[in-house]
Amino acid sequence: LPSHSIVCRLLENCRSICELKRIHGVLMVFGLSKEQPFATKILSFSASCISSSRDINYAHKIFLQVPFPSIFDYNVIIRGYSSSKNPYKSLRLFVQMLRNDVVPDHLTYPFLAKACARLMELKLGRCIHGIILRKGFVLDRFVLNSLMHMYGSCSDIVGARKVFDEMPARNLVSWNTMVDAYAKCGKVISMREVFDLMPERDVVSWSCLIDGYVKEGEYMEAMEVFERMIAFGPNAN
RNA sequence: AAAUCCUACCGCCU
Repeated sequence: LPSHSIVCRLLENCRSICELKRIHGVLMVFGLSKEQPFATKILSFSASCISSSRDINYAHKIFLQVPFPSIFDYNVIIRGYSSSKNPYKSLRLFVQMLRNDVVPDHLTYPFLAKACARLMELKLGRCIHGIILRKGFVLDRFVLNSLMHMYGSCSDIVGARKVFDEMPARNLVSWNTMVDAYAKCGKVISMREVFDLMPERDVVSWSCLIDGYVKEGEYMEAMEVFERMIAFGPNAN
């Protein structure tokens, strides 16, 4: 029988899905594939290599083999689906998780918000927002940023701005997400107002701004901004 | 056994 530490080392040093499948196969032969921490390690590795819909299917199959999935296992698979072709599955897994009395954490919600954003499902997004309020995750910047992004992606600029205004503390991503939300809906005046108020900027801030102008056909403005960024650097003010 | 968190574009995969 392979020793615990050797299997762990194999899984930790695993570099490709192909290699993972071989180790998984060996573990199955020994009846160890559902044992912890192996099952979770296999799952998280498979989910970290997701680059096509084949990979997410494989990760999901592994998830189904995990006997009593923990919050970590759920987060890993929910995250995988949130950026997949079928983000709706994230939401289904979330419901399943609640039914199994696994309590979502501050990492679960950004994945759910992302799923709603990609689906452009404003109603579901608002529902997730409601749950976040009830569960008291309103102080988490990552959670709030992901909600703002969801509203922006669902073309609810008022909703996005409300989250932004009511946030207890904002970081660079909060500002960038707000600029991007205005850019997406073509409100270049408001976009610029927010951009000009930013306490700091990075290359993402500038590219959201430029993108907003380009989408509205304001090419001269886009070029000017681009040249300013090149001349002074994206972090300058 | 402590791994999984937010924004633009690009790239990778289909």
